[in-house]
Amino acid sequence: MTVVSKEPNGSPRLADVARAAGVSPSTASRVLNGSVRQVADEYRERVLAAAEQVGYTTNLAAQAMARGRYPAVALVVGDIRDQFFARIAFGAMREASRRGYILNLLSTEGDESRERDLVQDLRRQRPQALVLARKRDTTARAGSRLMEQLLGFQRESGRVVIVGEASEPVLAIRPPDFDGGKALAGALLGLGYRRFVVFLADEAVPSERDRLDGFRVGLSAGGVALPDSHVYRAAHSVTGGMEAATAYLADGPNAEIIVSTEDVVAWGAIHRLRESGLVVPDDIAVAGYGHRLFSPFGDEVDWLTTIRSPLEEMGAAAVSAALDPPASDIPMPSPRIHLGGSTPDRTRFSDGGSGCGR
Amino acid sequence: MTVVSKEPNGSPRLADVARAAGVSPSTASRVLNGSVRQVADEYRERVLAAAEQVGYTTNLAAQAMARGRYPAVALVVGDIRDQFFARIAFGAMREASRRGYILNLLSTEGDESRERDLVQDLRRQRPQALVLARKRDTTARAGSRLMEQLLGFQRESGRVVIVGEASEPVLAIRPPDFDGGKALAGALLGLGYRRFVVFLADEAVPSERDRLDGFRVGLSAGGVALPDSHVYRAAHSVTGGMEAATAYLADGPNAEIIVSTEDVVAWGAIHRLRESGLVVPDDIAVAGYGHRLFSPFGDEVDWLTTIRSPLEEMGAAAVSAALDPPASDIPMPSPRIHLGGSTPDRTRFSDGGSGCGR
DNA sequence: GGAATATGGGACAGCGCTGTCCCGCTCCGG
DNA sequence: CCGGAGCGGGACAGCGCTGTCCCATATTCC
Repeated sequence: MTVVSKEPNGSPRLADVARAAGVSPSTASRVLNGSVRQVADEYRERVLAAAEQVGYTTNLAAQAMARGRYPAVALVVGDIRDQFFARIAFGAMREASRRGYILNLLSTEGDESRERDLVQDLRRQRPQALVLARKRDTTARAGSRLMEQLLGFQRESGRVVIVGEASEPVLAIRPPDFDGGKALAGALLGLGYRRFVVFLADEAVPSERDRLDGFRVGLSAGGVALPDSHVYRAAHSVTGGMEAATAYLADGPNAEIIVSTEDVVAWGAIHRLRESGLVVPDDIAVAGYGHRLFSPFGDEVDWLTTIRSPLEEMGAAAVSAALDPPASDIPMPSPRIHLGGSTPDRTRFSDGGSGCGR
Repeated sequence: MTVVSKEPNGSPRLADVARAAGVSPSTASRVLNGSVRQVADEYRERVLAAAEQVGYTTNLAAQAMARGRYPAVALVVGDIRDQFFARIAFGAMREASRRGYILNLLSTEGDESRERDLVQDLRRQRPQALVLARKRDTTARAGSRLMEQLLGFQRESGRVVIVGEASEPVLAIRPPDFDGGKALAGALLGLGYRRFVVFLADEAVPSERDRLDGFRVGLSAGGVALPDSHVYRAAHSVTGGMEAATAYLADGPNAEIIVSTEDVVAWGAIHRLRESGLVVPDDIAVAGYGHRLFSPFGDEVDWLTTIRSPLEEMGAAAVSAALDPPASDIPMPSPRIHLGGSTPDRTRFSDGGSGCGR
């Protein structure tokens, strides 16, 4: 076994492979890193064997410089610990990797005004595309400097796609929350519910309002109205759900079902209702929205009726759209309804909490 | 405004800045990208102004090649949607960014045998360090090829650190689960509890066993024994908690408190207990472990007594250790105990579910 | 059978940047 | 007033790779 020379940092170079295989670097490059050009089988095998033997891996930075592009897409999210962003990141990562791209993930760590700095930092890597995921439009906070950065990036490097709310003149992918709300209304009407109360989490977030709006439209399609007095504002947390439930109970319960725009809020509400002696879902049913309260392992929230937003799909779609500009609108899968024991069918003879607990 | 020439992909180059400033590329480089050398103020300002004017951003790939190193650290996690990994990634990202490094995140998407391929892919980027986060030792599944990759990386590029279980001969950072279990036992003994039942989630995961072992040790330090018959196996899910609670109830309740090695399991247990008519925590108290059931927003799990593993800190520590080899052991913050309404103080006159619901 | 064409290996410049080397200028001490 | 040291700008090679160009050989066609 011959001693091969190395990159300064230690990795064998293409030239080492070429020497070991007795071919030119050009040929080695064509075999190992792809090219239009053909290479005779004999040479090809020699190169592959040599590469294996010296343990060659392409130096991506060098390749990027020679080729003039770096096969990466950048993703800026809020807080990666938040399921909303995690699911988007998951889908984006999967799609990027499917296409042979690297996914560079950056987190604003909740401070949305950092978006601008992160984008500036990211540009140094010359990614092919840039995806920003947000829960609300941050233009006001991040200011016009962010816009400059985004436009600069689009001019020089690649496409920018925003998942969520954007006032910037870039492609935006919005979650189908209106549709989800509407679908949920239809499903619940189908189960026989007629008297609704809504717990609206975090009114400032457009998605939440969309869910409510869609829900209202879905209800009125079934001839049911939802007066404002039946909408309770809640903080976006378990505690928020508990508090809203307390307020609701104080008003004197008269609804058949509480529909929350967030699963966590629904969970808090259930908690509080049970504390007050009500049997959920027999005395009052509950539905949520999001299907992202728990970790992604299987059946955990089966019991709670909820809507699963296609967040992974949105992340993947954003990467796709950023890499090859869609000719027309981006088709987005509809939110999926999950019916669980928390909303028993009122059109049948109910056996109580069916599907609950086993 | 003069037309500046551009990189093929469009970004202005250092040479463009130099020309605009009327200096040499060397000088521009020294000003913009750092160097030991001094630059006279007049030149410095001219360069900075020119850079601003043409909108220069360093081409990281080119810089990496010239400098011989790429300022990145790679992180391989299981499923980023899992809070366990998300919190580690969060800490790692923050630490990397604090040090001016890029964090390249890859996910095995649950298929741990992919670790090997991912590591191979990552090596092409020539990161300075490599961090693998796992819940269990995957050597058996990923095989010796992974080990080869890791050792190859350590030989050629940088250090490898594993967060979690590792049989590879690399630095490993283990979560302080034993300590956490022990601390929890101490705290609960202090609150006056004496009759315990444990719900052990996912027995195959070493962390879970550590929690149990630590808990046992903590109990026996207080003179309390935990017979095996008081340990219920549970699937790691809400449903798993419900099922374990069902089994426990069938055995005839006699414990003062159920301690679960996972928050989700605790939550499922609470659910089931309440369904069966028991009042939690008056009839029976519940404690969990993990403090990572919900999203990271504030107070959401305040009610549930639990242990918060320092996962962010572990991620950060892994990056630190990977970048500058620690002289000695890595100090790891202790798990933090959070006491909530689910475990009222039995040594005082209790007012029932204090702290619960408001 | 000879010319035109196809095939595929190799030489080489250059991607954008930095570290080293060189050199001219200024400043200072003897 | 001269020599030496210090300061700081600029030239230049080269990081590892690829795309283009060149050319030798094989193949095809009239």
